Amino acid sequence: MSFENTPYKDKKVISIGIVRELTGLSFRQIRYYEEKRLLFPERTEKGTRKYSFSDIEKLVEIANKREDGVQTHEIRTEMKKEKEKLGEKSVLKEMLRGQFHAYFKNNHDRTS
Amino acid sequence: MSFENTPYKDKKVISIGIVRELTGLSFRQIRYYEEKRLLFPERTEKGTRKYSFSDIEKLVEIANKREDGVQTHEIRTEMKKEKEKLGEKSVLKEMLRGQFHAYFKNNHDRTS
DNA sequence: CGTGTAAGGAATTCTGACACG
DNA sequence: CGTGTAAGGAATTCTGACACG
Repeated sequence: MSFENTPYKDKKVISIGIVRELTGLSFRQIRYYEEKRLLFPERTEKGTRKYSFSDIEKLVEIANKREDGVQTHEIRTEMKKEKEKLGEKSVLKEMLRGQFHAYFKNNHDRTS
Repeated sequence: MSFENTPYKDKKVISIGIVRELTGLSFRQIRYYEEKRLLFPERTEKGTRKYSFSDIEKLVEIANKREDGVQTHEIRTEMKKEKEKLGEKSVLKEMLRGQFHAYFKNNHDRTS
């Protein structure tokens, strides 16, 4: 019945007021972290910000680090590294998938 | 790293403007279907409606049925039946789970 | 029955700036 | 650096009603 393969978690559909409620942060903080490029909400045609659930999770993480005294710039650097690691993981996954495919292909060829 | 077991699909966080964009329906239609109790958005303290991704999927289904000339009341009846079926399914699942538990419990008792 | 629309008001969001530290 | 706040304006949403059919 579903017709779209949408990862709801990443769809940018939440306005800043709801984000404020969900994260407990102030409008000022939420916008400031965007200014410092820690997250990238989208905009409607008229310019109001739209966030995803992922953005909300990220904001909570940011808030935690800020409580530990970590500066926004450091947080940004950390997050970049995280992304790289995720990239590596994807590569590994792809390689493993290739291995499996090869394995099953061979197995099939031999046994049938 | 995740700390909440939230089914994003059912979280009511989307304002009516975004719903309008995502479904292609008019504000009037979206509110009317609520009036006819086909869906149940939540409200912020100040009264603005909040929808979930599930609501959006439901609205698309409603739109399709309306195009086929189905009246809102019939749609409502159909949806109730759907819910009942889902309820039955859950019951069956629970029963099956019980069966498995019993099976493994017995198996364990005998073999250890 | 289902939907459009104009009406008036209330709530939301935006930006740029000043403040403090 | 990170955050609060007052300011003015623009965009959003709400409700109840009249209209058409």
